[in-house]
Amino acid sequence: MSYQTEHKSKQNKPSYHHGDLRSTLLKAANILLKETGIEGLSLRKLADKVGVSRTAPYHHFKDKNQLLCAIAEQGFVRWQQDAEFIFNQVELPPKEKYRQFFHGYISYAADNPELYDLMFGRTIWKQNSATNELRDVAFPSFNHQVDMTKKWQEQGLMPSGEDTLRLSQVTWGTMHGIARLLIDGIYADRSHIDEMCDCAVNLFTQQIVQSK
Amino acid sequence: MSYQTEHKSKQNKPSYHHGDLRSTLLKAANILLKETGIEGLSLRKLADKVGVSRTAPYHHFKDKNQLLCAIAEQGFVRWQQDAEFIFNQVELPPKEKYRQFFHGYISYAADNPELYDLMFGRTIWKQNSATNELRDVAFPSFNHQVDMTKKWQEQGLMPSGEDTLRLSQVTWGTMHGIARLLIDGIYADRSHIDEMCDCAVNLFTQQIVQSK
DNA sequence: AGCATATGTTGACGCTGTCAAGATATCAAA
DNA sequence: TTTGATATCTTGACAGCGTCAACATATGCT
Repeated sequence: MSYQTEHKSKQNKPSYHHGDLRSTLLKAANILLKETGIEGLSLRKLADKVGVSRTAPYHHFKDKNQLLCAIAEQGFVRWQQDAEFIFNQVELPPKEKYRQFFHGYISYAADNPELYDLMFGRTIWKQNSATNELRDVAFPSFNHQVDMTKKWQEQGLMPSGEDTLRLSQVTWGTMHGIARLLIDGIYADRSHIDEMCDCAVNLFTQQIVQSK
Repeated sequence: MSYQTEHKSKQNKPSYHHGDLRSTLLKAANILLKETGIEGLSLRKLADKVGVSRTAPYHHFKDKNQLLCAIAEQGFVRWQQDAEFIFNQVELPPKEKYRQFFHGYISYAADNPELYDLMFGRTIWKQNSATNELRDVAFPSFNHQVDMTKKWQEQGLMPSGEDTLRLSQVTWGTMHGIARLLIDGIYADRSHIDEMCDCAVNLFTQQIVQSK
């Protein structure tokens, strides 16, 4: 089974031009990414799956890097949606909300390991090769988390003595670290991960003191 | 300037056999790794630097993977030495010792980013391709950290309510996460990193309550 | 209708890891 | 000392990769 559309024109005749190659490539790339990982994702295999020649993708992505950035971009958008869904659960007590956020982050990474590697891995960031489009999605995502941390401090959930930015960085760093240990195959066991998350949440949050 | 030894025999005549190729390769690989990163380290370039043919390394390492594992192995040994030096500073109060351990871990990663990537990155672990020799060095390194965590709990430095193993995993996860954010180029600024470390140490440690 | 532009194709280049086959040195046993 | 096994090193070859140049074809505007 192949991902290739037969890209026919409206009259159902096979057409020289694909018509929707860019989004078709992105879709196929996501599948190929899941199947074979970042290392296994090659432009040539991708073009083959889609049914175009090796160099056709170059008319839609300047680079392999630009393709990767576009995939990562989608990853950030989807995670942002997940996160906002959690943040918007009004009825939840703060600690439980933070707990869900923490577990949600790790779950997103665990469910999309290769995508997570693309979003936060050295492939893109180490070489400073992130496109502007990607930066415009990635940075606000972290800023949002800083805002939430500030709120949690004000609510007394997190220690107000620590600098908000540093605290955000550390809590994010912890989530990132656990996520990486998981997706890089250093901790295979998912149940351990859940307990680790709970342990971390305990360490970062404190009992909320009720003023009488 | 090249790394190639002229590998002459004792009589100083150039010899067909190198005589010490394995360790020469490892030494050159470490340099090449620092210079060009994991992505830039190719067996062919390596052989070229050392002055042998492309396939000569295959008589000393079955695989590129086996070479990478051997490099990572050395990395673990060196880190283990650093860590034990910190642990053995008898006069230090517990919190300061933990602080030094935390900063030491991050410094090691920052000073040897490509080596750290090899030691804890997906290149080796994700594919389950670690050699037995590597495992025999890597696993005790973490176990040692668990022992130290247990001690810190008993000393009242860290919360004794948490399971020791989970606590070790979370604190390690945090260090690993911060290290990765640093070496993957997501946080470029080293000074931020230092403040993040202090913040994390504060979160993980508590005032030691003196019994009177 | 004609021309610019977008999109797709084939050919080629240098890089990579790795296998096979042959050359040469070393070392142990006869 | 000679012989034969074994370790080590060499060249040749292959497939896969990203990407550039040159060419082909379709689309869309004037």
